[in-house]
Amino acid sequence: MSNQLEPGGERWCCSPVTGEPLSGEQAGELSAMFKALGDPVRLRLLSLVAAHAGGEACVCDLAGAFDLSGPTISHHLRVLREAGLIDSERRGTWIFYSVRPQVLRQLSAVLGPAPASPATA
Amino acid sequence: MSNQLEPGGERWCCSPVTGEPLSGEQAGELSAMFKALGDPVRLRLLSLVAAHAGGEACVCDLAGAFDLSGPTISHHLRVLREAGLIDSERRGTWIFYSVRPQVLRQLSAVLGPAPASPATA
DNA sequence: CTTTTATATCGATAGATGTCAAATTAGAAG
DNA sequence: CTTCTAATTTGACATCTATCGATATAAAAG
Repeated sequence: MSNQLEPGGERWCCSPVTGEPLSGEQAGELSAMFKALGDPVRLRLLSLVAAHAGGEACVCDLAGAFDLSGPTISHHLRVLREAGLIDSERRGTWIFYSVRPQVLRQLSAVLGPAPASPATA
Repeated sequence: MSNQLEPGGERWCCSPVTGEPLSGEQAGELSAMFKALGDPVRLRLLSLVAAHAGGEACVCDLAGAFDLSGPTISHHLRVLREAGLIDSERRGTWIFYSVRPQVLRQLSAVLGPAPASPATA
């Protein structure tokens, strides 16, 4: 997998989209993550997980917020996980999901203004 | 249109996705914008426009970066515009596109860490 | 008006996506 | 082993989307 994002390895930390043009490869990886956020159910799921006590939640904590079948919730969680936005961990009968804050910060930085606007002004 | 975002009207300025859960309405509006970013061609287009001299670019400045037909570029620019991420303005024969920095900052803030982390720590 | 250039719209099509019901896996408990 | 609960996987289907070629619109130029 090329979507590795090791601690501290902020690959686009200083080149927001407003700075210099994204390469095709960067655009491909980043757009895959934005695509995962591009569904109201998934965005709410991510938000619910992030805001849940302890920073993690099982499907039983999430499904009640939607008028959707279990498999559909499961599908959306899988999409978020495969995009690298959330992690999952089985504990007993339950499976707990948690966000990956680094990845979210990275996406935020890509859209945000240049970190310090050094000499551009 | 309910996607209005008047200058200064930062509707989600202080509630990133990691704070409290998004409402269904918020998730709907925000996910529509992320969806527009969820395509590599569109993300690169946005980046090219943002990074272009003067903060604006005509289609002729953009099309050369892709191996795609004119209508396809036009389609992606329309999606970005209808999502509220870019503006367009005709000047003579050309049509110039420019980003809407407020909207980008808003999306960045939604994904970013809490602005000041007041008493949560 | 006709031609040329720049861009958008239309119509069609192959492939992706969201959703559900049915079947399956995984662990806990009897 | 059987049963129950939590969650996923599979398979099907309707809708959406990215792409193209053909056509249309808009402005400038002759």
